[in-house]
Amino acid sequence: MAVTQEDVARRAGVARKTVSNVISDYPHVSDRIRKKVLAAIEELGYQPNRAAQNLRSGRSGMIGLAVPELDVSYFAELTRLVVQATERRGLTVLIIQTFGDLTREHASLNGFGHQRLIDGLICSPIASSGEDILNRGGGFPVVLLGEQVSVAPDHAGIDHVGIDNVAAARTATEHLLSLPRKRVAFVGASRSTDSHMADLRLAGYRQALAAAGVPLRPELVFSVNGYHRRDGAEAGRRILALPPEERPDGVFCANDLLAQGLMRALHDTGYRIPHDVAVVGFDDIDEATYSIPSLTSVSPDKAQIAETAVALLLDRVNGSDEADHDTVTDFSLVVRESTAGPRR
Amino acid sequence: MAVTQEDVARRAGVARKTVSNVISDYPHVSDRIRKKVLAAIEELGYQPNRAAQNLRSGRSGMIGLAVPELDVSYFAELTRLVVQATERRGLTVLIIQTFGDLTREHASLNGFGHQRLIDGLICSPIASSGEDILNRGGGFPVVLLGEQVSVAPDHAGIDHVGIDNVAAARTATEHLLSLPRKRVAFVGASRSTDSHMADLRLAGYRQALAAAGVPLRPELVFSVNGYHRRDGAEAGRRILALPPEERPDGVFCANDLLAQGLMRALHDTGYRIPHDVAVVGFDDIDEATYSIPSLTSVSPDKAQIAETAVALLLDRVNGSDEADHDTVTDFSLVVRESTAGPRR
DNA sequence: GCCGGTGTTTACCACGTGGCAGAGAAAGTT
DNA sequence: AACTTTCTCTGCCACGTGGTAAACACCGGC
Repeated sequence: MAVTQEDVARRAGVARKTVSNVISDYPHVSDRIRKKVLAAIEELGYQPNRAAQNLRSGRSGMIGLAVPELDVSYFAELTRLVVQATERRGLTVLIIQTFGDLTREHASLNGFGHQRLIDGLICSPIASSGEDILNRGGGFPVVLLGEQVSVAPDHAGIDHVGIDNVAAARTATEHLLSLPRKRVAFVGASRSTDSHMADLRLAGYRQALAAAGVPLRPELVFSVNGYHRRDGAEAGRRILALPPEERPDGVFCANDLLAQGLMRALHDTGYRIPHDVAVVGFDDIDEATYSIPSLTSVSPDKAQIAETAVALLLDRVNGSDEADHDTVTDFSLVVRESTAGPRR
Repeated sequence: MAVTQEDVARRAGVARKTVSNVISDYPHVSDRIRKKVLAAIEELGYQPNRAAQNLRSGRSGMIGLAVPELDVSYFAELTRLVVQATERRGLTVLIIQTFGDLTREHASLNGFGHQRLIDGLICSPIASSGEDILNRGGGFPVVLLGEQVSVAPDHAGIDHVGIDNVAAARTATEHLLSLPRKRVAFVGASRSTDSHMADLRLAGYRQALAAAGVPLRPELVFSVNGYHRRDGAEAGRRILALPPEERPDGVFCANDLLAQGLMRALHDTGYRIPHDVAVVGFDDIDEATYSIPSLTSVSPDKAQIAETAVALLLDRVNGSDEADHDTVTDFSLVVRESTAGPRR
């Protein structure tokens, strides 16, 4: 069934190893032999056995990409970019969804209980702590995406790529305050698992309030169970349960999906956006451009994140760079309809 | 560095093969030895080498899932379900994005130029023809998702899972006609690549018109370059370029993203949905529930599709089922705001 | 005490490939 | 002409595992 180098060698009338040499572009092979071997490969339709290559070489040619969920558009968009950056370098990406589950994150950090499945991992951690990541057992390099996880001072061989979440959240909140809006809420504090991402964005929100001399009102910080549209809608309903005079006139959401769900819930009760409530999201997913109203959002440079992460990881995989990198990527605030103009 | 069965065996004072037996739950192993071996595994942190297992067993434990693009929400949602269904059976999914590119689809059908990378493939083809799929060289079973690709009569060892696209499109169009709407357009005919999916949905649209005795107006069939929001928005602008009396009062879009882009473009010019134009989408992605207005959509039973596809594929991988299956899964029409009520 | 049976452990081999170094031939040097 | 160097090609080995079957130990029965 399967054609091996042995079969090709027989067909071409050479040694099996010569076939291997042709394939791996070993320089000292005569043109005559090379042609014969290539012809035999063509005729027989030989394809290398990845498992054997992998076993022999110790490389799988795959890197892992662990993201929480692909149906969170931000990660889908980022995944696409990471895959493209990796393929450009001739490798394959094994995409793993962790669903924010600690067990699954550990599994990915430990190589899924298998050696040599992946040569390296790009991981966007949710539940894992710094220690979890340091204690990884996979034996392969790791690049962390997104929020900076506090690991040991020397990072211990782990790279990081992501934007400055605190600064970005501060920028978003300052934008709401400048419209001006008086009662600016934060939606997306973490309720169940402790999400470092949420902590950082909440910190930026607080910094902006403090800088503007606005007292933090705990009743305007809304926790969520997750970061999907339904969780945003649920937060919206909690906002509407407040007495009218206590409701916010501006909301900064920890991600765009929350914002979309929130806008939908507010819309159901006749609230106008941005007229009654201005909304800012985070991630700048494609939907933010096209939703009604379109959504003002913090836009991380996803292409830069993907490209940097892949480059750093492969440098480590190839052993060409041992230093620890902590790359801070760019972001911008894209202003759209959801924050256009002052209140009333 | 890497701990092998050999190391475990030395530690436990047994033969290497005994370690292998313990791991593969060979029944005739004494408790005393089993405990010793398991203890040694624990102490040394042994992890099986996947490449070696793969090489020896001829199984990779991975199946491929080839979808056009993960940032098309329908595929992201479907991917999640396929991954969950596969993991429940103890296997891993290698997710591949083909971007509707023929070369990439061929690569996936042929196992990416490598043997034994995947044990089977679930493929959602866009560009591939029936022959392309029949001439696959991967040597592993394939399950096709989505539109029925016309392959040879006996299917030649290929399963298919998907809804009846024609019937679903007819249902959607009939819904628009029943509101009633007089000028019902179709958005999503394929412009560049020939998309079988688009052909089928267009066919359903035509059937519904014919059944209602409504003549097909070619100027109400809009082609697109792709199936993203931007393509829907572009179609919307072409609709707005028509003289007002020629514009449709109902639009059936080939997928939800087109519908979202279309609604956005119409909204920009002050069109009210469903007041002026009723819109129906296809896929029932999460966004359809939360958008403003929420979107009436054909809802394929994605969980059923994923579950069936994985079950069929693994039956073939395990050799337990050789018959060709063509499973037609359920769909429903979920009516929401975008088609609520008659015109004007 | 020998024997078949059952339970437990082990030795050997093969999966397909790449690294290494050696064999043989051709070319260049003294 | 003999010797070195360079170029081609080849054979051997190991990667870590699971399948097959042989070896060994123990047990009960005649």
